[in-house]
Amino acid sequence: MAYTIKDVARRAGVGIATVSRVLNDSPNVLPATRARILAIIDELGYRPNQAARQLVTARSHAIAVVLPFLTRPFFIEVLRGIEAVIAQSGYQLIIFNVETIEQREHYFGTLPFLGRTDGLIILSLPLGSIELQRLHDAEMPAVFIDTSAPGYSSVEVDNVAGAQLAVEHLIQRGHTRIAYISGPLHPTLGFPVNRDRKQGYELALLAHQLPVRAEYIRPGGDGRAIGCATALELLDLPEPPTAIFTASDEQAFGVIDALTMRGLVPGKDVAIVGYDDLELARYIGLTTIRQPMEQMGREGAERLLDNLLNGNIEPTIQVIPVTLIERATTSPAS
Amino acid sequence: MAYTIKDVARRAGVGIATVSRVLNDSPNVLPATRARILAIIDELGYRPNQAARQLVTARSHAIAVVLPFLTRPFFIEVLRGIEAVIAQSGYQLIIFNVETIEQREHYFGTLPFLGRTDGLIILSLPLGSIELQRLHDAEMPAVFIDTSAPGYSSVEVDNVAGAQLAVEHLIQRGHTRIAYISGPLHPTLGFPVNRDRKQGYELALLAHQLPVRAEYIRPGGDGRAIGCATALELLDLPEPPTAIFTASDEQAFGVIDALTMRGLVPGKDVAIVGYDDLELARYIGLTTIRQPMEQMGREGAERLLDNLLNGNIEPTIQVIPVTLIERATTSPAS
DNA sequence: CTGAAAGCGCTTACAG
DNA sequence: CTGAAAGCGCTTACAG
Repeated sequence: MAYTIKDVARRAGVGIATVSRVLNDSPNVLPATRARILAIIDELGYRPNQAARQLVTARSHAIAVVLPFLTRPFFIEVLRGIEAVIAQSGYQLIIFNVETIEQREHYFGTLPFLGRTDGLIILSLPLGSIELQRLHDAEMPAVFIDTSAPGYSSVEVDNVAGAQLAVEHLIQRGHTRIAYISGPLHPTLGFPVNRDRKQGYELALLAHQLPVRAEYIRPGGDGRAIGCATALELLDLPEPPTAIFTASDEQAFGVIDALTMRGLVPGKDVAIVGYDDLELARYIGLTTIRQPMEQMGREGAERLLDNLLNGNIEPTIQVIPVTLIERATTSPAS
Repeated sequence: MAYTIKDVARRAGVGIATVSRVLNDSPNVLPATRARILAIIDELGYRPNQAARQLVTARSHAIAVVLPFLTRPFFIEVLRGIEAVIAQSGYQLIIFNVETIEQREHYFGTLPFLGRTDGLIILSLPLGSIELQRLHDAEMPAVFIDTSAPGYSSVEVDNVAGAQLAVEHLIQRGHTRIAYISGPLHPTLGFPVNRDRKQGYELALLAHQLPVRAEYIRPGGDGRAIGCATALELLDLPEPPTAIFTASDEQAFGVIDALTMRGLVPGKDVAIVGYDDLELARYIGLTTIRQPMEQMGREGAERLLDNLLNGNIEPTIQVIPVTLIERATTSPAS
């Protein structure tokens, strides 16, 4: 049986209120009293019961993060940024991983973090208006990362501009037949970024009077294998593209696999631009759009803490710039 | 202001005890009463205060997992297995990421999960005897994955046997000059698996009357870049090895980088065996020892739930077998 | 089957 | 600077 505040008070010969004051760093305690109480706390190894504290303060000192596909590098990198900031703040981080539509519905339908966490970070997942209303009614501070919602702070990158950057780069390399392999566009588990990137792709083409060809736009799925399969389809087209822009590095790796299978050389026969700048992209020599993933996580977590700690509830929309990283898959020489 | 059990009781014209019984699925409630109360709970959107529940039941329905290096694929894969099982059980998962020795000391020194979680999963990190005693005194159910501790259940793979498997395979391919690139052997942040794998490496050599050469054993660090640098050192030896066994796939990828830099062909000029079987290993054609990472996470989580839900406190030591996956980096033809 | 009451372990005015 | 008391919102014997 663990010790309670009463045990400490009794041994120190004081009331529990005084022990509580010491616990909470209240200044109104005589140094001598404080020292005596601290000594007893230490001797007993006393720890305040968190549930009791939570009950009376109505604070859990925990933050929930809802994120999809825990194992995908992009989400993990963002999570790492979140974790670093949250851990340092003394808050604890509860994770809710979404891998299926059912889980998604469950989490946003029942809001299981309500009453267990002080705040919420939602990563990449878009909320429907009913879900958003429910979240709003629950009065839980929340921040969105890599997605956004009216009335809430968000941290995003400019995906339209990122895609434009990628496609402009290919156009400058002389390409006119440029394909786009998108991520999944599922209405609830699909991520809004894919729509924005498609828009950027189209805008760049239009800006250079290049046609937007339906057969060059492929709504693939996430992952390397699907990127490979989709690229093979594109290569089998009567008039195959000479450049492929993908919505993720993982898909781009798959495109490279496909080229290799066909005996084609990436960057020479077909140019490729990815999106994310995963660690592997550097090794493989993939030209890509770099998103500051860990930074996105950090900024989002800081926004939430700013709300929780400083009462700063004004929603802010932060857009972090992306950068084009040129590598071998769009090498000009070849 | 959120509703409380009193609000529900008042509107239903019952006592709060009856509402509590409905909340906790107690059978001793008249169906009609139950229906009326449920209707009001639904109408109000009432949710029981978790802190109050925790206080009186002394259960948090949360589990903490302490893991190192949140972004490394091995730990993420195990975490995913843990998360899947925990989420399904209705428990919440709190993560403590350890990236520095200071964080490690902090977590195992102050045990911040005490009183906030019902159980603990420790991944890959070895505990010192003082830390272990402290954990034991705290009476917190715990399970160790990819590491172990006396008095606690653990889920591990047989790392000695795994390394033997790898080295035997190289010996059968005719190699006699076989190097081993280990993971870091830091006493607290180093992982015990590296020691076991080194032992397996040595046992396999000895079993075939091959010498254990000190210059062939390299205590590298984790990660691809270090694997590459270490491999370059080995290749520069007066009598370089013809085969390299690494303690992780990531290091093996670095070895491949090194060979490529020297114009050598993996599997032809120098054979390589990794450890982990990451997704990328298949694409790169790396022969490796497969560890069932997600399964390890699942089994560990199930062990903990078995303790929490069924009161099964008998420590069990589970050793999951590993398998050799043959690929191009030890291809016999070349 | 149901309710009044005690109690979980804290924090926080209130009084001194 | 300190203590007694109220109260946070539940669960759980106890009595009926």
